[in-house]
Amino acid sequence: MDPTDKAILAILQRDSATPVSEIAESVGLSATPCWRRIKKLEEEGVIQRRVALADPAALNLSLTAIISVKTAQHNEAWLKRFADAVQRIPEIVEVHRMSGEVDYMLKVVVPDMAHYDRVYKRLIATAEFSDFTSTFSMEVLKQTTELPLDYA
Amino acid sequence: MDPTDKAILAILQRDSATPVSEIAESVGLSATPCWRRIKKLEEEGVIQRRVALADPAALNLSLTAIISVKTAQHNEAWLKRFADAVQRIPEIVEVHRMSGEVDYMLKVVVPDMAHYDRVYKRLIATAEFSDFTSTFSMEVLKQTTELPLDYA
DNA sequence: TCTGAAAATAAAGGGCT
DNA sequence: AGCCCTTTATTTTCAGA
Repeated sequence: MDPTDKAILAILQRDSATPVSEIAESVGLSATPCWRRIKKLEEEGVIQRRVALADPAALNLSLTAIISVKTAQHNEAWLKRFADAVQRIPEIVEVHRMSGEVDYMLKVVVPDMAHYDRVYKRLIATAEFSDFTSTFSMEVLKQTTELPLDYA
Repeated sequence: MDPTDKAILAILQRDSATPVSEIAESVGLSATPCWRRIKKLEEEGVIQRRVALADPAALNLSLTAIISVKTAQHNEAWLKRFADAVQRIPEIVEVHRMSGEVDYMLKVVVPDMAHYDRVYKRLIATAEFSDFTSTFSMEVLKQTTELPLDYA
């Protein structure tokens, strides 16, 4: 990717409220071409969206759980039920189908253990698991939406 | 939290580029009080920041690894080395200190296995681990920065 | 593709209910 | 708290090099 585009993207990944004029100055352009590059990045989908990041603690979401599960049945119907369920449960913020021992990993944010248990019950009510293990985050050392631009 | 503030936050979590006038209309306010509520949410830190989310695929970051590690030494010096290292490595996007069996879990985004291996080598060069296991995401079923507002 | 300026739109603030 | 109205800033478009 063009180095100027990368520089623009780096700024927007940190703070998408930065005025175009300020970004332009940073990357050594005037506002118009800088603005056009940003538009292009959005059209191409390199920039997917602009969002506000909320503070989990302020929203009473102090407990983060990482769940590893194995499915009881490897078939289409099970997957559909599972995929639909995780979409519908807002406390589930991330789900991956994994290689190796476990089939899926989930990240869940909730106020406390009692609420975690409710999400757990909701999950096992929807789809059958042959294994279900969870661990909890005691402390967040790093958490960022900034992706490395070195390979683009 | 005030229901109107929640409604505003819900919109901004989805799309922080939404004009204040439009948000105001959605929540049944005029622009000024809506704008003031947004400012307040920012000042209070409920809204931490506004960012642009980039497409990992477009940045050549197709491989996501979840790493579980155990530390060889439970002491201050080890932790400092480890914490510093993960901050410096941009491919590491998330790090938690965990309860239970493993000590830390990391999320890493890279172009491919070769690059994953470079991050691995960089990590083990910095701090000693008694255990280091990684699994890889085959497919992302859900991934969102939107936090549930039901508990706030 | 850039610059520079103009036009359109949105954000920020003042004064009042 | 909220609304209306004004000012300021920012975004977006346009003419020209």
